[in-house]
Amino acid sequence: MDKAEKLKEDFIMNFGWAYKAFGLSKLMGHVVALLLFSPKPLSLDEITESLKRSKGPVSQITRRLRDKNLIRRVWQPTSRKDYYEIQPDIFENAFRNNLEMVRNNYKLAQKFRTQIKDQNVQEAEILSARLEEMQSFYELMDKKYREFLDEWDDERAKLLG
Amino acid sequence: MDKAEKLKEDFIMNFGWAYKAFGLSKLMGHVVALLLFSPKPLSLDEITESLKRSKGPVSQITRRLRDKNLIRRVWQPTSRKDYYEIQPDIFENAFRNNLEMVRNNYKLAQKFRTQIKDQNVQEAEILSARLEEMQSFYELMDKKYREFLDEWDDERAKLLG
DNA sequence: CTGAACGTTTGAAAAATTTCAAACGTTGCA
DNA sequence: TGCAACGTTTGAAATTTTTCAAACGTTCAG
Repeated sequence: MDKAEKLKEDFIMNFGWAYKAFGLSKLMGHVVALLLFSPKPLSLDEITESLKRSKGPVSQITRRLRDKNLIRRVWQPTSRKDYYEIQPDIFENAFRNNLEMVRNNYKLAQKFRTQIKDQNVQEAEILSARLEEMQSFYELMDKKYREFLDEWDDERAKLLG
Repeated sequence: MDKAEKLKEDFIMNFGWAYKAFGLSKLMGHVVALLLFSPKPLSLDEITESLKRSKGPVSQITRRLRDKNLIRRVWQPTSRKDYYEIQPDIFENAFRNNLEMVRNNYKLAQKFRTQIKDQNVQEAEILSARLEEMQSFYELMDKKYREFLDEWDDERAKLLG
């Protein structure tokens, strides 16, 4: 294996690890990294071969990744096989998936806040303050996130010419 | 159990689940949620009791959470026990931990890019383009992140009066 | 010094997740 | 039709992660 190959493999491994922080499993991370650095779409078989896994898990993983809008299926005219490539807006989507969970949490917190206001007067003040902080945090995050997406659209348009 | 209690428990469970997306284990998520909604610092024993876990895992979890700067230890003058509370800047820190991994990945990608430029001419162009996109993405993200932290500082100051 | 109250470490058990090989269903080609 | 090339499902095996109880070391009060 030459040096570039080695580095690529390193990258794929590292990516798999890092993307656990985005709610992906290691194998999901590997598939994403592999596709990210493939100049062309890869078939299921090519993926299983590269990653040295059997078809079962890879099939499931590709489906989950599609559900999350991180990769997509494309058809090649010559072949009956499914081919996969990175979703063009993968980065945004990874971000978006996270944000959804954060929002969920936020809603739950809000619900809790109104509940506790009526009942447990003693603890309510401190809790309420903390929930308010949480709420502000998520709102700001949301705002910044939207700004980010807008700017990223521009940036991307520039890159693609 | 009254309604507010029930809701709180829901919240703690949900939080534990959601925070897997931030690289935390379920129990870590629970501890964070518990402390987030406790009006006062909790001792290890109180945490183990609330979460119905034994001391071993909770002890390890609190240490890992401290390493990530999500909770901190405080001492109560009356007791020899360790007490834990949420780190005041927990939200920022959770974010920061993620970003570090992203940056790591980015560095690796960059390294790969320079390597491949010299060697494998055929694939180099497409890969290089993709890495450039990745680079731009992370740079913008980094910028937005810093803006966010600045604004959040202001916001927080306002909230605390 | 001694004992009790702690948090931490540890090795094994339990639980959850990942993985595989094989069976299966579908599709299109001969 | 029948067969071959696929992707998917499935139940069991392997691996990893989580958990516990017990042993341990430290600290402090008496």
